Amino acid sequence: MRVLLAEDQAMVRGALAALLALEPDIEVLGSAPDGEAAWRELERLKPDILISDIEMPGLTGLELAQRIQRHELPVKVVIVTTFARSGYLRRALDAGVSGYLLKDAPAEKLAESLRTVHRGGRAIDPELALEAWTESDPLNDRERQVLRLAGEGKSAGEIAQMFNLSHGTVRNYLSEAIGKLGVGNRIEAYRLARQKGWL
Amino acid sequence: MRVLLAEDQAMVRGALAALLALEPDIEVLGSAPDGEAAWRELERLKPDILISDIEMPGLTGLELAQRIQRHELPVKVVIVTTFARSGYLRRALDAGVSGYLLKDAPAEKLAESLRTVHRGGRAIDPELALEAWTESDPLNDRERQVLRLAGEGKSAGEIAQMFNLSHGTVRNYLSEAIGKLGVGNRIEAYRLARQKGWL
DNA sequence: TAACCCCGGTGACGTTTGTCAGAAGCGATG
DNA sequence: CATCGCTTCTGACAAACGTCACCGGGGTTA
Repeated sequence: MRVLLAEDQAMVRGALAALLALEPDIEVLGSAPDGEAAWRELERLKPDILISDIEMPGLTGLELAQRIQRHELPVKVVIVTTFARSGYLRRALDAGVSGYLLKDAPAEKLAESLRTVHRGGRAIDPELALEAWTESDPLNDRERQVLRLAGEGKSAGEIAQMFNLSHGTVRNYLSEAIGKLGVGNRIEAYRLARQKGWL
Repeated sequence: MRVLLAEDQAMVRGALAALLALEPDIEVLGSAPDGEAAWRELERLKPDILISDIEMPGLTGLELAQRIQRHELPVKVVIVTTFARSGYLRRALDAGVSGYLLKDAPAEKLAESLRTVHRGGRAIDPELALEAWTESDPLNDRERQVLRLAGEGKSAGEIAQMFNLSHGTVRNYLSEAIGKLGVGNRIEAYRLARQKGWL
């Protein structure tokens, strides 16, 4: 089983490579520190499986998975991430990934899941899979955009300028988002949406 | 060289252990998923060096280092963390740690740093060390407490109740913090302070 | 064509936020 | 004792925020 590793933190990248190198049936062809580099390495090394983090500079793991799906590359994707966010899993599944593991899972789980995927199966964190079914993102595009900026401390006026909207409209969107998420203000709305992986 | 590993993410913990196991002069005695567990293992295993993450459930790596310092345990501490926050490094140094590495650093750096520390030296991320000298936390205790809650979406009134203050006083503290940090509102203040490791 | 929804905008209202100047209480320092 | 510094409080003001009801211009859809 020939694998490629995409992970931005060099130390974690090296450590995972060391971990996989212990398995006799797994060969680590190489590794990449971001999505773009991984994309190039995919062409060159033709691995069976790509193991990818999500949050990486430039191209994220989710975007990389989407690109692989569009180009119909013959490589399975296994996401390995810190984030137990149902929105992330949902997007990953839409992008056709074969696995979604949390870094909280025991180390042995990784090699095990790779074997499952290599046999044609799927390896999805079970708890998260459940949550992803029940909870879906209630926000529309505008609300998402506006909430993202509001969460960075931008005022309604500033956001309005960026999108060529009136500041009243921006406040309406924020009010909508706050209502949909059942919270009390923009900060809580931002935090909740972020935690769910909806931003 | 006998080391103990404290890191909450099981997969990363296992991977780091695999990485260190490759080094002939390093022996991984065990590992712990949080600060309290690490503290117990320290007593039992008497390692030369403790490798610890910072953000762990319950007792953090920084608190663990402080406790080790207070009890004058004969173990060197090396922090390995995601966070390039000068405030974290500062607190770590105050707690007498021998090393502070970022997970962004190459994997080889870890073993290398452990050897340096074992010889009695220090291994501190150089860029961060510089920043820690120049930038120091301008916030006082009240400002920190208040800002932390404000950043979670609490209103001035709610915060006031929690600390038995008037809501005007809370707003004054927030205004102070915003001014000291040179930003425009509580959200930006929270984000900046958090990024610097001052919360 | 009429009915409907979606997007964006308006205006008004009360609340919260951020700023500022000032002042009372209090322990420490001289 | 006087003075300083620190914490907390007050009141006032403008700005930003959150909510609501409502309006107008497209696009579907019936």
